[in-house]
Amino acid sequence: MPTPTSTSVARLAGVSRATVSYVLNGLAAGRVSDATQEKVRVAAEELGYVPHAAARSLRSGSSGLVLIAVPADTVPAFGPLFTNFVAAFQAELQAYGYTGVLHGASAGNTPRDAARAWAELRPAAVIAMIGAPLDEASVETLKRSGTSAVVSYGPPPAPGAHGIAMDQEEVGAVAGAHLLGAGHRRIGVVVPVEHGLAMFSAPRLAGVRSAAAAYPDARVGPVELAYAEESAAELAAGWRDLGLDAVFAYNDEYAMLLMRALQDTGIDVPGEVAVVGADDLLLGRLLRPRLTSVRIELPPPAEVAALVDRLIREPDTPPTVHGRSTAHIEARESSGRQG
Amino acid sequence: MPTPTSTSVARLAGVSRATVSYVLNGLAAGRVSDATQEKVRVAAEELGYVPHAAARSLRSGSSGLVLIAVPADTVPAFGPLFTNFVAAFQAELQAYGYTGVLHGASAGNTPRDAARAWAELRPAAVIAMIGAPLDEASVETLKRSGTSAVVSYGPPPAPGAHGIAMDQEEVGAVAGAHLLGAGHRRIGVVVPVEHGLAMFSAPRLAGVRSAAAAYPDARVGPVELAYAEESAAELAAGWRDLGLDAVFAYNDEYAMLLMRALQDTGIDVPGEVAVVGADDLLLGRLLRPRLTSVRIELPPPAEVAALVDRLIREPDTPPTVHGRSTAHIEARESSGRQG
DNA sequence: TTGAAAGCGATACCAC
DNA sequence: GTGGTATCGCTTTCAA
Repeated sequence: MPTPTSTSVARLAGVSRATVSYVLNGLAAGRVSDATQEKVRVAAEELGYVPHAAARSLRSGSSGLVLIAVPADTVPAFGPLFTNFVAAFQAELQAYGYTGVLHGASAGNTPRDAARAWAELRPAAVIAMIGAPLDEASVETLKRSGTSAVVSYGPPPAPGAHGIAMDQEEVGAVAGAHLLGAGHRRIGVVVPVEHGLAMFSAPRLAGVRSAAAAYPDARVGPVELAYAEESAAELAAGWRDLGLDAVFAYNDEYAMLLMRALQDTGIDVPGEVAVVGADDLLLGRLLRPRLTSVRIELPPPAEVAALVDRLIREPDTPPTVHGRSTAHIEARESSGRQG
Repeated sequence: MPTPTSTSVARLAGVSRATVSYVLNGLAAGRVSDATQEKVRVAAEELGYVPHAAARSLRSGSSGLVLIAVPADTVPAFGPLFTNFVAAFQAELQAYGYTGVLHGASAGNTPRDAARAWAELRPAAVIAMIGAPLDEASVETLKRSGTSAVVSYGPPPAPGAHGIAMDQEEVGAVAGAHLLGAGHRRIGVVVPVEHGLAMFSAPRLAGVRSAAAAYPDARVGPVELAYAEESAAELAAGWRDLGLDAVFAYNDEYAMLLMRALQDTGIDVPGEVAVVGADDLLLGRLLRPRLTSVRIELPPPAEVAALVDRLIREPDTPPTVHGRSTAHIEARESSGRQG
């Protein structure tokens, strides 16, 4: 049995395709009699007719697709913050009548290839999540192929794209300010060796450095760590040689890993070294000492969806940065508030 | 400047649209002269031409789209196991020439609506991840609209769909067997109150029950818990009244939460109560006592992608269950192996 | 070696 | 109230 089309519905209902289109799109008021409308609906139902999105978008000139572009290989490292955002964002988009779809740009691909793949789908908008490959040429490709809104979620927006700042530097700055304010001067910043996280870790390190600029006697340096117990144990074993009195551990997971390894080596937290994570995970509060963490507040999905909708309808809005995330310290025991 | 089409490329190159199509699709060998080919390529490049996927799929009859359907509201609760799978799976699909795309079925939608939304895209295949709404009618809708392969990733496959078993019951059974084998007879099973997790938690509870069937003196009952410290504290406060000597805590995160609350209440783990989680997260090993966990082995992404490819090319393969996950206990200190 | 043209499915203007 | 038909962008057969 072939796939039902508007033609088969028309045939079964004994009307023309035009009539079918009017009825099924709710444009039949005053054009088509109630009886005919009913016939059409019954026929569509009976055949299990579902309109063909490709055909419609070909005709109408736009697809209603909003592509949420993510770098496939780093998604797992994003954690609940990211996943929650995406879930809510998709729901919001649907409310606006768009179809939100997650598209992973696979590792090996150049920004150029990725942009081409996205452009082929003629999306109304592309939201490049942080880490997704998006350069000036990509933006140009997308725009030329009719994408109304290109939004980069995370700094810095490529030339021509709108931006929603997710200020990783501020995360580092907040952590740094907290530690420096508590009197720490030799600060290590954990830099995960895991692929794809450099986009986050580099600005976070820079943020700590900028906070330290105000303290002439402060030293800030990177500390490599892999997300595995052995790596943490190794790092902890040589810890005292590093001469650090505080560490900003990239995020809560790395912080927990490191803190445990330090404790197992007999290094007191926070006595000998203060530890700060980021993301404010629930699990971090379960450790003893409780983990101090930088809580990151993202622009809410609803706001981003509204922005996207606006940009789609006003495609000529000049590219700017539209919102920004904020970061706050949640001071707990691991950074000195002795518990 | 309008979006470039194959017509504009043809015009610029001074050839026909047919020639453009041949050249750009690599079907020009022996049909089009090298000089002409070059002209076409240059023209396409200059205009920044990107083919229109909708038009192509309309003409060719199929879209190369593989829809990975997820229940938007529960994704956050899935954790790295799920996210890793999806990332790798998408990469695999791309290698086969498909475009893998994640589509969240928003909370309020009926299975019927969701299926319609998917069917409009005319995907070559739909992979319904566990928790995605997929019933017999949905499968029928998809099939009628030309989807070759409908695969349900998680039990039970809806009638008409292929299945890849992710046996949640076995997870419970393995946990149960471990605890029973260690002599525990009054076993609590944590059931998250969070929406959307019932799909997992119910069969896990059933699995523990079935393991307990072999022990006439064993008692198994559900214990409700929300993913928040207050909920855990509340549960811990009334814990002794429950008279349990072991608990299977749904997954590692809930296990960690509960274990901490129990310890804070002065209840010894594993002395007074044994705790078992699931998913074998790295973080679970950081607690003291180390968390015993059920490690779940999913069918590898490459295998699933190969299956999908086969089903797309042989659409008439009768629906069956194609692979299954396995579960193994990772016994650590929290369930009695005193550390 | 190249081009004309049919047709994929849906929409919406214009005529009846 | 209803239907004919041009059109969106692309592929592919057939003819030149």
